Amino acid sequence: MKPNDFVTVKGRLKRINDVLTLEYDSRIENAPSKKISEICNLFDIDPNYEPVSLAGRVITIRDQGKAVFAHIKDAESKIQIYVKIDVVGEERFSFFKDFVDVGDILGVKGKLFRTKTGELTVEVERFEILAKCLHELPEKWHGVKDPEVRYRQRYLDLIANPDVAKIFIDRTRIIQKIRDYFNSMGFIEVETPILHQIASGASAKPFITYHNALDEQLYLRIAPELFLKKLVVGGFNRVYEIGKNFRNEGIDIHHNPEFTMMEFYVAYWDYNDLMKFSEELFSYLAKEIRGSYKVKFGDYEIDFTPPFRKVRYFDYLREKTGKGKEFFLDERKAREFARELGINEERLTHPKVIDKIFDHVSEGDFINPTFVIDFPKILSPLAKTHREDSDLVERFELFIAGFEVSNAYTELNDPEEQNKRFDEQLKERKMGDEEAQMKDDDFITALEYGLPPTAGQGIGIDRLVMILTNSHSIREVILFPTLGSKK
RNA sequence: GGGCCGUUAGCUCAGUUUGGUAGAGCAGCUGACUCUUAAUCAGCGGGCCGCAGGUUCGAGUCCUGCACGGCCCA
Repeated sequence: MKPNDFVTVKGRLKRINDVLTLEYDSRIENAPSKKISEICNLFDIDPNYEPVSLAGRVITIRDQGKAVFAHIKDAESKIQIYVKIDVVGEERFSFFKDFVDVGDILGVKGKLFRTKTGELTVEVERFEILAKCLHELPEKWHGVKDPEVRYRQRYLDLIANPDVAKIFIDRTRIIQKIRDYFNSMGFIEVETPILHQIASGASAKPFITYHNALDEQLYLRIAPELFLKKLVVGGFNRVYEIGKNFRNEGIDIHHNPEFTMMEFYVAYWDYNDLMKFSEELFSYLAKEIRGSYKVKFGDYEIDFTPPFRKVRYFDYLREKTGKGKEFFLDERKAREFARELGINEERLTHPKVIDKIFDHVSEGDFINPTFVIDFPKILSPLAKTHREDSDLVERFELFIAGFEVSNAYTELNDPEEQNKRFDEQLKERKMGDEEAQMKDDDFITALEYGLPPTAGQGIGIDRLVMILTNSHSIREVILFPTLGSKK
């Protein structure tokens, strides 16, 4: 708290201590039973609706002398209140003028009416200060814009910027609809460990932590994948999890160190089934949340009308570079080509070089939902070999608005081959790739018991919410994004 | 990791080019006003100019470093 804040705080506190003690401790006698938006709707149905009790934060006060107008708000809506001296009485009226500040949580009881300009208003009969605001609120017209304040004190952002509150309400709606969708299809929602002995299931650097009683180093999970596939082995043929993953990497508009991932697995499906399913799911969500298959995102209009565009990984590279699969699978040629593109490939492994080249040439493409399919096997240690080409796997990534939103494949369920793929990852690791996957023998054992043919998919929930709420940074859809500590 | 930009009143921002007493609007405080709604009118207060050094008679302004944040690149 800065010195000047303290003057305000002290001033308001003193007044409370001198006069307001009882009021501050009191409970509202008629607790608000409805949200402000619900009360507005009630009046439309029945203009003679009986006296209402409601509560909210005071955001404006317009003093008229012997009457005061104010607005109070909750997360979604606001309503005007009208406090008149000849309704509440002289004593309470002067109490209101003396002690109710912008920012306070106020409980009111009264009748609904419309002003001459038609605004729905509560004519206040009784009011109580339910909580005191000791600070001045951000400015009513511009709100709070400083991104640091908005993220560190998100409550101020939510109070001052209604559009922001809307994004987070939409986020909840999106996740709710996803759950409903999967539950109605017979999926089981599960929770698997976040503390992992082995960080696997994705190519990423883990956070390391320590368990004292076990005397053992643990990792925060980078993906729930291996645990979920163990559950399919156990007979949970349709299973999903929504939860946080943690990756010890940089922060930018598409990355937060902790982020929300959904993963789901379906026995007896392959990646073609997942593509069809994804088209249905994503177009459904666009329609439910934005009311149309066509969704505005910045300058783009993203068209979710199925079917989505499909591009094969190496076909796309050939189209963009004139070079084919054999060229890129030749490490020396791939590296040389990467250098020509200005990519610093020295510290990258061969698979990463190919990946970088793909990112480089696809920059700005894939605005409408696009499946990039049939990835190189060396980039995909957990995916099943492609049925027509042993250099590839049956995998797709779904790009929307130019960035990856989802990743999926037909699962590798051959324990022997999985074991080999892990060994190849270990080699990459030894060559300095900290993101190469760790070998998980328990997972191999699970595969030895028999994983049915299965397809699995991950959806980056934060990124999906970005697109469906027209938000252009992941921090705009995470309530408290990761920030450095304020010294 | 690299480059660029930002950090001034509770909030939103001027002021930095060209060094010379710190500015506005909103918010706050005092007063007036019984249909206002960015209410209006009259008056008043409010600043470690991100932090630490340096140059200078003198630094919000110029230089160096650091912190936090934003954008772009890797």
